[in-house]
Amino acid sequence: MLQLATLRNNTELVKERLAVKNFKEINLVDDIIALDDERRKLTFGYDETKAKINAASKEIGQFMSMGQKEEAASRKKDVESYKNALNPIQENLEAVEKQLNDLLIRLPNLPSDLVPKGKTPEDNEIVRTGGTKPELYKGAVPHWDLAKKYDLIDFELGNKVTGSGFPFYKGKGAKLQRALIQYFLEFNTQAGYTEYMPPLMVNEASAYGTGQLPDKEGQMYHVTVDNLYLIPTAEVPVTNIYRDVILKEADLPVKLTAYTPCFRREAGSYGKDVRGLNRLHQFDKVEVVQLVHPDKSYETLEEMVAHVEKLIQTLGLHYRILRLCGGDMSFTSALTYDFEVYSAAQEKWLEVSSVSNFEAYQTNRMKIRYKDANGKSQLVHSLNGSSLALPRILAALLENNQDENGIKLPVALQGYFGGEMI
RNA sequence: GGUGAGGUGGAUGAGUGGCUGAAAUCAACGGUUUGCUAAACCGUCGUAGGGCCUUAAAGCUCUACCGAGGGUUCGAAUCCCUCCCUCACCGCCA
Repeated sequence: MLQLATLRNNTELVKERLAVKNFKEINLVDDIIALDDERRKLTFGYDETKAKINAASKEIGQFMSMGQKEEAASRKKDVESYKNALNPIQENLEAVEKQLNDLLIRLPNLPSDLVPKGKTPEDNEIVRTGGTKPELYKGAVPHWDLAKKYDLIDFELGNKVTGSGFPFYKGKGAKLQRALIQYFLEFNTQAGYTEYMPPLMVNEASAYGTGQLPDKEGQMYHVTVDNLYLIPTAEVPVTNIYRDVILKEADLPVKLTAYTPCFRREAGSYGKDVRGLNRLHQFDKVEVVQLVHPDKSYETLEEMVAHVEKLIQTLGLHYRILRLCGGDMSFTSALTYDFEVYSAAQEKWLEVSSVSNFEAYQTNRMKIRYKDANGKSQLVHSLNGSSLALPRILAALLENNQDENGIKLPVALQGYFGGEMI
């Protein structure tokens, strides 16, 4: 969530930035500041009254030990009247604090200056395009046909055993998944990321920390008997490792990577967009997360974009990088770059990575801080990105590299896969 | 899942109703000493939210926090209740 100090000190700027994100309830900003004024007033009253009670209690103890019962009894009466005054203040204060928090979490992160204005995906800015557009041979088919032809993925079997959106990978298909995961993790750890293998379910506090709750509750699978959520991305458990932690400045940057399956309910999706591997309820992804000094986060964002770009290049895919416009970026992000690869047989761009700087929006919720040179605690900035999401990469690899002899794998993968061709 | 013992600051650990926001030790940080390192010595050393003061920083002061939430009491780390977690043993088990 945004910091109160930001709202108070830069009120007009905050409103302008929120408008870029097409946020409708700009008046919330003023409401929040008014509530905070109220909170301060009540806090002042509460603290003063409580101080009187504490002082009187101390005196009572002294009177008692000296055997001055009457004085003690008289001070007890005072305490009683202080308490009568305190109760309504306390109730008000609790109500105001709750309300303040409820409003505060409804404000999205502020988009950075670099975010293009706009409302829909058409308004996203294409930063650059790379790789070469593949030329397909005449008999080229989409990946779902290739999956069947080479017996790589069984969608129907997934329907039978679980439901749609939960495919079985099989034979060389399964092996290729394993090779991709292994390759991506190697690529990340060699760039200095520490590998984790996190739990696949998280508690409420963690889901709240990264912003999945309370807004996107419907997007996660909820195990109600134990009140746990299946993770929609490794970002959730991995970023929460540092929840409520105060780091040393020398510990920064913290660089983390993890492979996990990801679970998404994606209610409301339909049609050709969900065909084959394009959109699944369970898919595999390797994620990278960084916690960095606030002065460095945009530099780090560029570094992460370059990292993901290099990885995609080694796979020989035709790709483009988009800078998301205000209307298309996520609630919690300040600046997001999406990576799309070209899926030649579908003739479609598929999103395979999303790299974002959240600045202090997530870390304010999670209280991830560092101690600066003056010994003061400051929020770190958090960033994350996919490096990479597997299904759509797989789709593009299969489609773009097919010919009459089979599917030729990029050199970078051959060692991990143990062969050149499918 | 059952029984028992516990959860105190970065770590160990003292603290069973007021003098405890918390001893002591270790770690960490700053300094003195010193060819270097080590040792010794001195000092600092939780977080958050208010108020005063200040251009600001600093400083002063108040409030809250000893797993979480409630309760008893003039007063709770300390007593009571609920929940969570850890450890030990038993049961079950990849």
